[in-house]
Amino acid sequence: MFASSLNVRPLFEETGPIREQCSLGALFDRSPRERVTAGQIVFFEGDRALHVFAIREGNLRICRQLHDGRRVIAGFLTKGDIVGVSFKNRYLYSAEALDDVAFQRQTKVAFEKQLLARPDLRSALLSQLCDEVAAAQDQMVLLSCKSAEERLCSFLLARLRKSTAQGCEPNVVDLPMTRLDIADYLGLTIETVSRTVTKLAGQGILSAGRRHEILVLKKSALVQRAGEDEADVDNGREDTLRYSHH
Amino acid sequence: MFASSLNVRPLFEETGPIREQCSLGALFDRSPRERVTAGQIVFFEGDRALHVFAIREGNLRICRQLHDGRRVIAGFLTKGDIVGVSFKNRYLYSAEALDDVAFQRQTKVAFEKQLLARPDLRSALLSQLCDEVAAAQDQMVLLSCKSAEERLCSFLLARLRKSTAQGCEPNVVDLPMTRLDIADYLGLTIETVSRTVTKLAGQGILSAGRRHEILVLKKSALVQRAGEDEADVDNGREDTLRYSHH
DNA sequence: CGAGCCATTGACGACTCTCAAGAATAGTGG
DNA sequence: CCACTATTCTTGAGAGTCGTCAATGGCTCG
Repeated sequence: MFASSLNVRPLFEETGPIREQCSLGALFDRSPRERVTAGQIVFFEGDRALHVFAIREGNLRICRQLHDGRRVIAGFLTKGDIVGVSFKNRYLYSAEALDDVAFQRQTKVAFEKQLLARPDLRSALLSQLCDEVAAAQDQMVLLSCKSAEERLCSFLLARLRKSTAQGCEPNVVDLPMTRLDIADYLGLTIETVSRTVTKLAGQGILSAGRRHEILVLKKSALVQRAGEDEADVDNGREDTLRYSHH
Repeated sequence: MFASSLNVRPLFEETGPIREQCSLGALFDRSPRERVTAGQIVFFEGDRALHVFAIREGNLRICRQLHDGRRVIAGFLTKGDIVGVSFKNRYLYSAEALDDVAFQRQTKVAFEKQLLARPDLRSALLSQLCDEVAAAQDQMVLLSCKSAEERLCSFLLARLRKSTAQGCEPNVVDLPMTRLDIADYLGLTIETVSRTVTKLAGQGILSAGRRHEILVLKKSALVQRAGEDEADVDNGREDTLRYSHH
């Protein structure tokens, strides 16, 4: 009934533990490559969580369903991400291919055994789990109190950071998912997503070229409309309730 | 800029690793008890994450702020919870007392050292982090696609489970937080929360007695309106893809 | 008893959803 | 290679839920 998964972020995104993430991925090197095509499902929400997966190519969506059919996309995965890590019995969500996907898998037991042997990897894992919590909470903020425009801008910025981090041309946002996927990720409808894109395009902030690509023309305007602390600055807040220890 | 915290659930809530949770709490037994009163803040979002805290009495809210003042409550803590676990430098959110709170603290380094010495505790920690991710994702589902009524019913049910698990009288929901806290937690306004409570009371589903207490009269109706898989039973979910509709 | 906070209730309006039709794209088969 | 279909996306009109603003009522505490 409960399962929890780990979504390792792209290697260069954080200032954090880059090496460890590489190591985690390396654990899968001996497994055979498997492939699925768009629409196929790697594992289902509720399935027994027997394997851990390392994505090598392509993109997936991570989704949960309410019994009445409503769908929530909890995130998107891509090359380098690891998914399925869990200390519960069942997967929390389904992982579905957005396009042609290649991945490697390991049984959970084997994965955990390797982890036991290498304490450095355990730290990497913990660190990644923390990142996952951080991402989930950012998403909660977005869903809790942002307008449609703010949500879309935040989403595009996050995507943009991802793309540029992976060395793609700057200002080009790759969107392997459909508008419906974006809508379900942002807690909006497909129509609202579409309208908002159109509106931003009309204001010269972006240009919607091909279906799965958006060109960002004014990043600063996007940042402004995202309503985030996009600065990511250390605003040196004072510690409170400080007390002296050793 | 990044920090991640751990929120250990009440001891009996899950079928999961009860023993480990006890052990984690036991790590704090030698620390002195500290106390804060309603409104005081244990640590701020953005503070350097130097300590880990074990709550011993009272209730706290966990919140994040957008620069323009909008607030999101990521969760509530109570007796037995542990907060502040992080493998990043800074706390992701503030922890503020809702009432009189007693807690114990440890430096993060000391906490991690103890963890190193006892591998069983590391598993407990991982398991708890997974729970945290699970909770965050449930909240994402709630915020993504539930109506005001569904949100409130889900919230009350979760609270009800918590109360009864702790051995309080069944059907009585304890609400140590204000309406504003509830609103910020559910992504609603205080007025909507109030109206929804009134509506449900008018339908005989609950009765709002004292300010910080709600009496549940028809739990089944609440479950129905929560729009969840409240069953919590392994209801042999189908492994099929359902169509989604907003 | 009054001040201040918190909660409730009402009227109104805005943002987004729903429903529906039409355009663009991709995929299929002749 | 081109028509034909299916899917996805865009655009429009109308409706509903929830947010905003404002006033009232009820607790708590000094």
